[in-house]
Amino acid sequence: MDVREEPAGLLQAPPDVNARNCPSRVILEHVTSRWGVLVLAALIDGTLRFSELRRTVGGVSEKMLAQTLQTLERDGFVHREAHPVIPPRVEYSLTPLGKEAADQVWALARWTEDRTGQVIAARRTYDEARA
Amino acid sequence: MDVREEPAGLLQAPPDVNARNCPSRVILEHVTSRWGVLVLAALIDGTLRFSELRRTVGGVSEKMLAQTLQTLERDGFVHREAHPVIPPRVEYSLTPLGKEAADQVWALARWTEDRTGQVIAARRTYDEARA
DNA sequence: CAGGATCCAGTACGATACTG
DNA sequence: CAGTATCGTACTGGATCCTG
Repeated sequence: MDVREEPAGLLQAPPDVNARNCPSRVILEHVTSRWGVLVLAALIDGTLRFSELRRTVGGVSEKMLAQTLQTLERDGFVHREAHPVIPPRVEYSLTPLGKEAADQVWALARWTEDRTGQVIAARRTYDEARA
Repeated sequence: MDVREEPAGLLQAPPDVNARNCPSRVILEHVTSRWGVLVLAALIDGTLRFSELRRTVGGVSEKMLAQTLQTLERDGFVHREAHPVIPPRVEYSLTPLGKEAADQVWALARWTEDRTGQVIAARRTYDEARA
C-alpha cells in the first residue's frame, strides 16, 4: 500500500509505447524542459521582449527560444502580446498559471545552485571509488 | 536592475558554445530530465529494487533506467546498495540530498497533474484562435 | 525586430541480445 | 535479477539564410 496519494497517470504509465501521450507527463516535460525552465525563470521579474529574453537566457538559439515560447504560450503559461508597429515589438509575460509554475521551477533552480558544491563533491567521491 | 538576486550562472550563460558546461545547469537537467523526475518521485516512498523501479516508473526501458540511476547516484541523489547474493539484489534509495530534490520535483509533478485540465483548455483556446 | 524555413550533427532513446 | 553491449532510429537543437 502506498501512503502517498498516487497521481494515477504520472508514475504508472499507460501500457502503450512510450507513455508520451500521458497528458500530465507531457506538460511536466514542457515545464521542466531545458529551455522551458530558464524561460519561465527569466519572466518572473516581468515582461520581456524576444531579444531581451534571448540575452537573458544565455545560450539559447532563436529557434529554440521561439519554439519554447510557443509551447509555453499554447499551454497557457506565457502571454504573448504583439504590437503592430514597425519595427515589430512583441512582449512576453507570465500568466497567473505560468507564475505558479515559474515560482516552483525557480525554487528548484535556486536549490540546485545552492547544492552545486555538494554535488561536485559527491561526483568526485563516486569517480574515485572506481578508479 | 534586477530586484531578484541573480543566480549568476544559471540564466546568464557562459559565452561558450551551448552553456552545457555550466555546472548548475547540468545538475538541474539531471534532476528535471524525463526519467530523472519520475525515478526521484518513485523513491520518495522508500527503497526499491531495480525491477520494482522498472514497474513503478511505467514505460522506462532497462537502458534508460540504468543510465538515469547511475547519473543520480553519481550526483549524490540516490544511494545504491548491492547485496552479494544469488540472484543479485540491488536496492535503491534516496540520500538526504536526493530527498530534498525529490520533494521539490514531486511538488511540481503534483501541481502539474492538478492543472492538467486548465492546460488542456488553454490549448484548445489557442488552437481555435488560429484555425 | 521577430520569427519562419531549411539543413545537418549529435544524442537521446528503445529493442534486442547477451552476461555474471 | 540486474545489468551491459550493440545497433538503429527519431528527435533535439544549433547554424544559417530568409522575410514582413
